[in-house]
Amino acid sequence: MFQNTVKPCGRPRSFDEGRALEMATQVFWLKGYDGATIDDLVAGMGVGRPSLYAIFGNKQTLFLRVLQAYTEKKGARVTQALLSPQTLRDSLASFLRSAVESATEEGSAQGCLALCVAPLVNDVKVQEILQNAMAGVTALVEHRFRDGVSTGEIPPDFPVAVRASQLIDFVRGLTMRALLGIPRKTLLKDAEEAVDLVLLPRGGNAAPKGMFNERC
Amino acid sequence: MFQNTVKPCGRPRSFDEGRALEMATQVFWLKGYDGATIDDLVAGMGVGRPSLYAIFGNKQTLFLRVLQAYTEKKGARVTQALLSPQTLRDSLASFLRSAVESATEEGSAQGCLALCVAPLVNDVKVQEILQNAMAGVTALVEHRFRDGVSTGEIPPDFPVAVRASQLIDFVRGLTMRALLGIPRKTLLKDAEEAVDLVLLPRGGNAAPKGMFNERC
DNA sequence: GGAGTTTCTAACTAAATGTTTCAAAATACT
DNA sequence: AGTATTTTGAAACATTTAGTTAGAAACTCC
Repeated sequence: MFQNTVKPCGRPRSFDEGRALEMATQVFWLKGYDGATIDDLVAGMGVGRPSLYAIFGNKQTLFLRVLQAYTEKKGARVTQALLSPQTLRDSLASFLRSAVESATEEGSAQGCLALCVAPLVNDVKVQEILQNAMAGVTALVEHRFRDGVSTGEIPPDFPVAVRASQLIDFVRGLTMRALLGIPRKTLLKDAEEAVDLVLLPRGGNAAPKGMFNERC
Repeated sequence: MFQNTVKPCGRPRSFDEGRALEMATQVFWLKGYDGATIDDLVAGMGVGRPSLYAIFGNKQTLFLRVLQAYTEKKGARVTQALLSPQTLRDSLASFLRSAVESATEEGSAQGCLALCVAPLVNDVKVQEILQNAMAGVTALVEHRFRDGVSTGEIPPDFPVAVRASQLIDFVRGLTMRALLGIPRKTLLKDAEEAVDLVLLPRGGNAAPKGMFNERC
C-alpha cells in the first residue's frame, strides 16, 4: 500500500496550473460565468478539454477555484497597499488607488470578477468566498484605523467600524462604475476625495482643527 | 393611404404588455441575462413564444426594454423620495432608505437588475441606458443639494457635485451588499450613517456648529 | 527497449438554447 | 355568414453547449 506512493511519471503537462487559473480568471471576468464557454476557457487557458475536467472538475468548480484565487490575490494586494509603513492618509489613498487601478486595468477585464457571479449568486460556496473576502478587507481597514487611533493620526472617538464599512461600500461603487466604462482618471479623483470624506474630523469633534489634515 | 389607418381587429392579446415586461424584469433579475432562458421568460411572462418574438424582437431587445423600463421606474421612485417637500436630511435619508428597501425586497430579486448585465456590459445600448440612469440620479441629488444650499440647510461652500457623486457610489456599494445577502436591517443602519457622513459640516467650515444638524 | 503512467488531440454525445414555421383560433368589419 | 387581420399553441429548426471517450503521444523507471 505504501510502496504505491511513488512519484507520478507519465507525460508532463504542457501548461502551468497556476497560470491556467489566471487565464481562466480573465476569461470568466471578460465574458461572465455563463458567457464563458468551455471552448473559450480551453482556448484561453491553453489546456486541453480533458485536462480541464481532470484537473478542475467542471465549469462550476473551476470558477470556484478562480474566485478563491482571485480574492486571495486581491486580499494580498490590499494588505500590501494598506499596511505598508506610511501615514494613515497615505495608506487609505494607496488602498483606494490600488482598487481603482485594478478595476480599470488596460488589456484586462474591467470592474471586478465578483460582478460576474449573478448566475451563481445563490451558490452557498460563492457567497461564502465573497462574504469572507469582504469581511477580510473591512477588518483590515478597521485594523488600520485602530492603528491610526493609537498613533494619534485620528482622534480616539473615531468611529472605526462605521468608517471602514463606509469606505468599502464606496470602493464597491467605484468598481461598478469602472465596469460601466467610467475612465480611470475620474475614478482616481473621486477616490482621493473619498479619503478626505472618511478621514477628516467632524465639526463636533473635540480634536483641534488642522491637526489631522493640512487641508482642514 | 390614410383610409388604411383603421384600428386593427384580429385576435385579442391574452396578456398585458406592461405586466409582461414587469414579469420579465423579475426573471432576468433573478436568473441573470444568460441564466434566463426563453422558456423561463415565456413561463414567467405568461406569453407564448411567438408572441414574445413578435412583440419584443428577441432576447436582447427584450432585455433592453426591460432595462429601460426598470431604470425609468427607479428614476421615478428616486425623484419622489428625493424631491418630496421635506428637509434635506430627510430627503437623503428617504432616498437611501428607498434604495435599500428596493434592493432587499422580499419575494423579489435582490440587489439591482443592473448587476445582471455582465454578459452585455459591452453593448453600447446597455451602457447608454445605465450611464443615463446614473447621471440622472446624480443630477437629481445635486439638484437637491443646491436647493439645500439656497434654503440654508447646508453651507454655501458645500461641495455639491463631489458629495452627490459620493452618495451615489455609496448606494452602489449598499446594493452590491444586498445582492450578497446582507440583511436589510444592516444596510438601513449603514444608510443612515451615510447621511451623516455626507451631510455634516466639516471641522474647517465657517458655518456655526449645530446649525445644520442637531447631533453635531 | 519495454512496462507503466499520465497527458494530449480529436471526435463524439446528449441535452439545451434562441429562433422560426404553420395551422388553428379569436376578433372586427362588410 | 364571410373575409381580413392578428394572436396563439405546438412542434420543429439549426446551433451551441457542457461533458465524455478512444486512442495516440510523451515521459520515467526498470
